[in-house]
Amino acid sequence: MDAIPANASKVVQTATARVHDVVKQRILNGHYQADEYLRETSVANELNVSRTPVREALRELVSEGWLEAIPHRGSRVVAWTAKDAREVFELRLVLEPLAVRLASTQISKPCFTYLETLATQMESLTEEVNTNAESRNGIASLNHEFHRTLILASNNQRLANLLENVVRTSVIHRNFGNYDLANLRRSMRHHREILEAIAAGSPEWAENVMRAHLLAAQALHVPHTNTPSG
Amino acid sequence: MDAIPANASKVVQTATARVHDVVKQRILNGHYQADEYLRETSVANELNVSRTPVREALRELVSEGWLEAIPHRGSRVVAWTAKDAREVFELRLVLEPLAVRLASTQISKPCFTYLETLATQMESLTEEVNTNAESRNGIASLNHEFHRTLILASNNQRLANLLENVVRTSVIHRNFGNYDLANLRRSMRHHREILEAIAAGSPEWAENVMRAHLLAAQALHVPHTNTPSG
DNA sequence: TTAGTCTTTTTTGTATGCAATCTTCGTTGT
DNA sequence: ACAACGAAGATTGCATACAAAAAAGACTAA
Repeated sequence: MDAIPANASKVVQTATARVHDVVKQRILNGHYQADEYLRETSVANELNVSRTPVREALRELVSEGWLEAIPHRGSRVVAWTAKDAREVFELRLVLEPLAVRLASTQISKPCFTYLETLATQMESLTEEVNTNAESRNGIASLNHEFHRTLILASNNQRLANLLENVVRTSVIHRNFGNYDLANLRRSMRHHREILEAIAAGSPEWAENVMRAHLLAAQALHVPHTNTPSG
Repeated sequence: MDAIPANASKVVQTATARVHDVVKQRILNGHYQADEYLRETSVANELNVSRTPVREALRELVSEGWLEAIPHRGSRVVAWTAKDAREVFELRLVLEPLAVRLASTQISKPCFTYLETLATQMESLTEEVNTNAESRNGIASLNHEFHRTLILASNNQRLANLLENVVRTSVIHRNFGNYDLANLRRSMRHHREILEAIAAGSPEWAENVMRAHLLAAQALHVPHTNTPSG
């Protein structure tokens, strides 16, 4: 709940931090594309700073996995392959259930209430999905907030950091575009069931619903039709 | 197996890379202690470079979790608390079994043979533990290599990176000092059993032995005597 | 035409100087 | 005595200049 950014008191951020945020945003929204080299002087000119803070920001983004650096050649946006998607999913499938299990035993009352609010809002938007064009975007951002809140409630800062980096890198390619109403409703039902499991004091239940939740989502992105017949 | 460092071809590394390695080493061996501030000019003078490469190296180490940076105040070595130990262990307990499970299905023959060699060498050293003073150190480094090799065989680069960072930060405080011969033998038996499970084509078996392996190690560091009686 | 080599240009890597900020410590007023 | 204030010193943040390396292009020779 009370997730206070480390530098909340200080409104002024350093130039390096600004460059870091702007470049990350531009990678996310596609302004910088895969395999594109980021020239230090170009970025510096665009943002009206010198090369020094740009270099420092790029180095951070390399450590976080957004860029890859080749000595004496520069930094470029990492390309997203099928192998990357697989790797991230394998990790999410163990890390996020872990987060839910841990959160189950130590979540605070207000945090739980907040999750219920998010779930309710998402359920409302789900029923509007055929009439409201913006519905899917709303669900996507509420969904992200739901998962993020749950992860923070795990009381494991490293786990939260890992998931933040891992999931954010993949979020570029993820939305609710290929969810029909039935799939959306199941997804919402999962959220609600996770909360029920937590309320019932069963970490294992919560953990397994989360796994089902992720696997159901995966199945939509990688269809593997296997309709039993006969 | 064929784990080639990214810059193996280039013998010359940049000053930044050198500073990075040296400072990391000094954190590991205790030359820089917990909560100690690293002054950019001091480090620069000690290593005969200017502040620029030092700043860049420190920023990388911050991203990797070795240091923490406070704007306009500097970077200091992160202190290791009981909570940190708990967080890392929670992560290891899901990540390393995952690595073994993945490795089980796709490990190469030479890689498997290499693991058997390592296991054999460790078993030999184990029986010398009461006569050879250097035995424990040898086991520790072979053990690290065993786990590292297994993780790389998972064919999930992100997972390998995560574990490298997560485990390395905790390795400062870990050795085989409090293992008696019985515990050492069980640990060796675990290694061997993991290989047997892989050879038998059972990822679940391998995965669960790894979990037992980690939990047994944990029990030694956090004794929780609960001898059943009556 | 093409492979190879030298030159030019571009880009990254490092050093240094100065500005901004924080810390320390002495001073003053109550 | 002690809190508030302020100046001096220390330290990080940023800009700029130059060096080193790599890439691109031009020229030559086969």
